Amino acid sequence: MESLAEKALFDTVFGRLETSAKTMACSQKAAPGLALECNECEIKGLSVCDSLEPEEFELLEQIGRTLAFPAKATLFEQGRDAPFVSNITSGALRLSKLLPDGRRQVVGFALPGDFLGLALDPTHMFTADALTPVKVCQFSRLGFSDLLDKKPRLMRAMLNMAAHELTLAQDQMVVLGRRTAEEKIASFLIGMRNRYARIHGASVHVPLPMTRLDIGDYLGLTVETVSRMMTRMAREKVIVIVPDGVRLLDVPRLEQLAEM
Amino acid sequence: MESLAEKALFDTVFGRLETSAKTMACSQKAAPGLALECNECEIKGLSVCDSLEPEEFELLEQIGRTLAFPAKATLFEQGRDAPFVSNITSGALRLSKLLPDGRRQVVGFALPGDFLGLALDPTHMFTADALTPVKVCQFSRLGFSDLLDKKPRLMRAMLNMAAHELTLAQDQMVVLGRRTAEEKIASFLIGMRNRYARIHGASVHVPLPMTRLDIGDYLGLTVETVSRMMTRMAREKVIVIVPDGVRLLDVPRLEQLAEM
DNA sequence: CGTCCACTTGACAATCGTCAATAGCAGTGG
DNA sequence: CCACTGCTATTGACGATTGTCAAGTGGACG
Repeated sequence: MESLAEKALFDTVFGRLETSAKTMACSQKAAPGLALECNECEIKGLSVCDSLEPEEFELLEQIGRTLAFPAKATLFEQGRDAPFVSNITSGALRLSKLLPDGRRQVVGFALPGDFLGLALDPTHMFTADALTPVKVCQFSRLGFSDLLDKKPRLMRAMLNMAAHELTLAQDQMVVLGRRTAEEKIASFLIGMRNRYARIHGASVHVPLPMTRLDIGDYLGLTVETVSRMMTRMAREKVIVIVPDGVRLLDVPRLEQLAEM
Repeated sequence: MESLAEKALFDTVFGRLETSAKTMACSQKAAPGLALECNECEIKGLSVCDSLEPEEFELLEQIGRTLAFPAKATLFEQGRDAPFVSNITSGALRLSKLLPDGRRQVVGFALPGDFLGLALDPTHMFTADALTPVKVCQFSRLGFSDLLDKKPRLMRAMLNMAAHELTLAQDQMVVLGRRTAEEKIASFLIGMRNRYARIHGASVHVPLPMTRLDIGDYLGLTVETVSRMMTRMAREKVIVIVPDGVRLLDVPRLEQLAEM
């Protein structure tokens, strides 16, 4: 916060939101928000915001702020009101749906550049938990929705991103419905590698910030099966299990197992 | 076709498309296209087009036409170019993805009001086959894409529909990943009932234009398991199997099995 | 009437889940 | 410093849901 005038503007935009947010899971453990600096953004080129001209960033900066969450924080919960939408700038999240009897399905892992709240739904359709410390760029849902109507290119970027997510979701249906445990693991590892490649560049080292249980709940398997398959792949020299991730030794073999 | 002038316009818009379409699966068995009459549309209120004012329909009419396909026709195939997007006005389609080894995943069934090509991808991500005779309202993809940029409300409708599809896809992930065979069947039947309710009004009679194999490929099950589960539900008086569908006897029981 | 295809049913097999025990590791506090 | 706790991961034994294979029925259609 650099001047009184700027602070006043900031409070005007966020005052009420901060207050109402106090009762919500999303702010339980969040560090206080800071004003945006889109020109310094770490994920320029990956996010929907990139569809705006640099001179339009101030529109975003007026309705957005950055927030930081520690690992294990819950950003929001399935079924709760969704006053905000968020753009992830760093860290990793688990997005999951819970059945009444406790069974869980992880519907995705969100990485930098991913957008939470594409649907602009007034309530959250899944729970979002931080797997690592996370930074997000957060906007009031209604403010962002208004901005979409003023900036068709931003709306187009949202449509493209929603369509891309839909395509990924349909690919994941194939994995869940028609692949064996071994193929599921392979396609998960290849998928994670490809996603990190967009962010950090290609590498055979794939960080896995989620637990085996999370992976199982993503692939429709149990922890034990995930563990057994990964151990087997390591025994067969297809991967090496390292702290916090894996190293891919035989990428062609994995791609063959995962192929669509 | 009502006048020479109109015919000339029609040919201008579709001449090249018809020609190039001759080599494509989508026109193999299609009846010749007719100009649109949006005001007579059977699915007004259900489709994205409804976001336009009636006086804007002529814009759609200029770039669209209606087409009819017989049952079992392939509208388009996974991997092929996608020169058109389509709005379904009647009938039912199976949308499926094929693995190299022949395993198949049905990613959805399309009903009147559904839009094919939400992603505006230049190639098709899945195959679409007619389960019944089908009528669609078809637009050139690029023409439709241009129209989106001119009509933000239409783009907003597309975004909403894409977001809704994404939510459904995530719900289906839960079904595929974390539900038993019996629960899968129940949630499929309840889902179909709800979708028909939007179109024809609520009813305990649920038409099933797809085969047991299609249902299995949608739910990640084999034909045999689908058949066994449906027979069992019929034996337990939860449903009655009738020609071309089922009648739901114990909806509360089904909803309990299907509950999210 | 015969063929084809969808559906059903049964017997058996296997993948994957369940249950249980143990190891490893990080954080906590005496 | 080390015991203690709790969580994650691994591994084994066993079991069950679901898949595989096979046979047979019935309806649609030529």
